Amino acid sequence: MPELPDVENFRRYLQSHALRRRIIDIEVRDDRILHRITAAHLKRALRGRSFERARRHGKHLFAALDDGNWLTMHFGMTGRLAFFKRSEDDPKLDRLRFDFEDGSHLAFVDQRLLGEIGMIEDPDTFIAAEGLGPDAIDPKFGEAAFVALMASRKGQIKPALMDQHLLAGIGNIYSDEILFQARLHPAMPVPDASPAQLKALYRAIRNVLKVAIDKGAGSEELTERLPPSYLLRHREKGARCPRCGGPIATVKFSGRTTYLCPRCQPKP
DNA sequence: CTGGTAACCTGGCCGC
DNA sequence: TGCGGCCAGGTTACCA
Repeated sequence: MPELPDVENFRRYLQSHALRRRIIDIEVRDDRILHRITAAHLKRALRGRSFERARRHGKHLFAALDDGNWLTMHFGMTGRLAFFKRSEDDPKLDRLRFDFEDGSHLAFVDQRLLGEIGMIEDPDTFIAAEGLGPDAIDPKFGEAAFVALMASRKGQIKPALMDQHLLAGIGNIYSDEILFQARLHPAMPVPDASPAQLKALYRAIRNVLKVAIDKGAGSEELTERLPPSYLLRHREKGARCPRCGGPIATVKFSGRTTYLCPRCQPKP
């Protein structure tokens, strides 16, 4: 689930539920979720602290503590946050839980354990060290910057969109939606895209990600809230294209299932 | 540089 | 009811 829109909504969720509550304990229920930190170190760093604000870059979420350090979260394929007050509401696949002084809790839920939690001193340093590209909806990342970024790319368009080192935040699901909206075939070589197609692609990136955030990405109800014109609502076997009514095709693309409309997104 | 593949993991779902 | 097989929204090391 967690691509940029989902993580943005997790950020807002953390921001509205978990700020300025004093952390009294941390329960690490599976330490495979920890990244370059031990449970003991994490507890020492967090006990008595509180979250002050949250920011996001691509698929990474950063929570600032009141001592200036930051918690990093990456959600892998199945991660999410759950805030709750009654212990019986603790989700089944809770892997790590923050317990607040007022009796409420925030859980990091992650079925497949591909998510990661760590501690850093500064998000900008972390982003640079990881070599992440610009955030896909950063207001400062304009159309000209996008065109310049793609000018250096020789390969196919879908792997380019999903390359976090080029552009941060887009994964398998949203790259399909973006390419469908921009009417581009995922295997189109980037250098073959016309200036108009690149403009359309840039607009589709912004628009799709923002609509997904607005409609509640990260929650169960997202799909039904999206416009009927979205491919995401038809991401299943035997579906028809919402534009032309033709059959939706699936292709394996670098090991991942890709959905597309062969009529609306013709092979270049 | 690009892209395919396997590996890391668990669990839900489908079909027999 | 049980069980095998398949699939899943990410990342990365390694190999053509």
